[in-house]
Amino acid sequence: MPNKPSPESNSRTGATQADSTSCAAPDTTAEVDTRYLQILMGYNPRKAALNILEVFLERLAPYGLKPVEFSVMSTICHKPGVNSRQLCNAFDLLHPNLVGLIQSLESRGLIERQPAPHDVRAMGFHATSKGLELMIQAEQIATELEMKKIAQLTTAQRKSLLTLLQKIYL
Amino acid sequence: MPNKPSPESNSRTGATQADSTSCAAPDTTAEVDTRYLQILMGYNPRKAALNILEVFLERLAPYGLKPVEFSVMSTICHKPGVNSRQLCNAFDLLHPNLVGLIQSLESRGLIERQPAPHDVRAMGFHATSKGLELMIQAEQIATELEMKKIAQLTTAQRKSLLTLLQKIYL
DNA sequence: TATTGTTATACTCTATAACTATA
DNA sequence: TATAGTTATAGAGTATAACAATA
Repeated sequence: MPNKPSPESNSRTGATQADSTSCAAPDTTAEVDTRYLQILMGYNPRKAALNILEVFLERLAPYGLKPVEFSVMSTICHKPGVNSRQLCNAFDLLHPNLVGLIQSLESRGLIERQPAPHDVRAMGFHATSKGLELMIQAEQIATELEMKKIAQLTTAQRKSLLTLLQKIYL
Repeated sequence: MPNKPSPESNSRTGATQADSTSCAAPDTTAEVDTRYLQILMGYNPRKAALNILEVFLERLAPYGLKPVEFSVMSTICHKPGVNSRQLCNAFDLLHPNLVGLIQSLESRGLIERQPAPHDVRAMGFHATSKGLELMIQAEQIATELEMKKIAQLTTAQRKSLLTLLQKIYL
């Protein structure tokens, strides 16, 4: 439950007059205490994701791969022939927004589109050799930086974290 | 050059090469196996955050509060007199983007701006009684839905999850 | 000179409607 | 009728530059 930042505040939801006890001149340079928000599960995964994606973005910028592009490219490499609907389902994308992404990857020579054997409408995506080479490096970078990021965690803690997170959204 | 992205191309990153072994007619209706991405820490917090924020958004829509607005309102309630710089630091917002948010909350009668006692430039934000009443309900809703979301976790697991997440981004 | 708040603006991301061609 | 892909477009969210008033 949302609770109070200060010991003597009132009983309900923590929407209270806090911090007005000590000083006549409040320290406006101080960081805000957001502890009462840190108990919220939604707040923490978001902060963790933002923190990691920030590093991800700058480390993979030389490869011209944004996070979603990385995920899509990785999937195409690991599952040749995958189509757009599958990619949209896997990564919570909308079809119209995937189009430009695919066209971009194709124009960069990283993937090719081949009509599916059993359905002329569907196009299967395949990585080119250039795309594969890029992803081999990119996946290594991604793994390294995540390793570094979670270096403070033991193997057991890391496994535990993943298990707990997946319990929430699976 | 039209390449079969070869199964043996990637040995790293836990890339489990599945699926390309069995069928001549690939099942295009099947969900894509993204297990190889699930070892990445950045992927999981993002999915968890998206999943929780989705429910958050629809449950708090009747109160007209988006996730960031909720966080800002909550902070203003818990720390009366907080200024814009503190809010920006706390929630990774940029000043120009906070302006419209604050103006919106003010025009809805949820907060008031009062000049800070020791600095005429700075404006301290204070919740109105209407704003406080709204947040008492909103925080309760938020807590309930998060409780429901993590009901599968024991208290110990929940505490563990938060500790591990905060180790990553703190 | 540095800081607080603000406007204007642009760019990215996400969302909806509608069209085509195939099944 | 339903599905795969596409286009156009609108709306959030996020980013930088520049300015005024004050410290």
